[in-house]
Amino acid sequence: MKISKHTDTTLEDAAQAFAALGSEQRLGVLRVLVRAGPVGLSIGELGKATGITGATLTHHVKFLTHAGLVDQVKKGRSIICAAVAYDTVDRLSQFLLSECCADAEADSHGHHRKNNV
Amino acid sequence: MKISKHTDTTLEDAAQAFAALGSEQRLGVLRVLVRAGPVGLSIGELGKATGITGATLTHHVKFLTHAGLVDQVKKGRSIICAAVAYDTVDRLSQFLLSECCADAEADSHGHHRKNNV
DNA sequence: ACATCAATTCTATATTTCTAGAATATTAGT
DNA sequence: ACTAATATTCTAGAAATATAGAATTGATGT
Repeated sequence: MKISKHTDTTLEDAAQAFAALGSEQRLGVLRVLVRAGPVGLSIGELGKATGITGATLTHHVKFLTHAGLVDQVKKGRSIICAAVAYDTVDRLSQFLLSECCADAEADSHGHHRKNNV
Repeated sequence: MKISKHTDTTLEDAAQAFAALGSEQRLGVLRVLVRAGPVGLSIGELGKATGITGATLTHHVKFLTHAGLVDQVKKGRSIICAAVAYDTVDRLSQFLLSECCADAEADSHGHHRKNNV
């Protein structure tokens, strides 16, 4: 049963998302947000938790938001950020692993698991 | 059974691994290897499959190998590459998501799943 | 209206990564 | 030993990303 169709994650999108995770600073930011859960944190609180300053933090959060890993909602004069990484990471794993061994029909044993993350 | 010892994934390692995935070229390379399965492909075959040339391909494969996503074994005058991304990706998801909502004890409903990728 | 707070955009510099040509191993065949 | 095949290191210019100071926008309170 083939599931994914044209709504598929493109290589470009997936690479962009992985790249967003591929920085210690951003990964730290995202982990703080994951810990915070759906309630989220403002940019300011995020700054205190991570030690990253204004323009730099904006830059990194934008990167994460573009990659679909973080959601931002305006609330008063703050902006609340929340991780939406849960499903996205599943999707990315899927993108990378779902076609595991598709080209290796010949051998009879010793494969890795198929269509299973 | 291979179990990771005291070597818990560090932020640095995780970021490095995600960064390795965060390039269209490398993600393409890795996907070809994932499709090929445990049998693997030589650098040359990988080059034909991806259209990336000598020094550049070496560079990218090295990146992936360092990140623990690819294994290399010398065989004759070729080098056989195989994806070991399966467990690594699990480990990375875990690193990112396992502490989901740990800081959000206050609210009673509406969280995302916990300790589950 | 004014002052303040929160975050962004503008701008510029520093650093890292990408790409690829050329030279250098290393292995295999004759 | 010589040649071809496979892949790597060396090297360097191009491109992208990181960092941060200063000016700017937008919202809130007095």
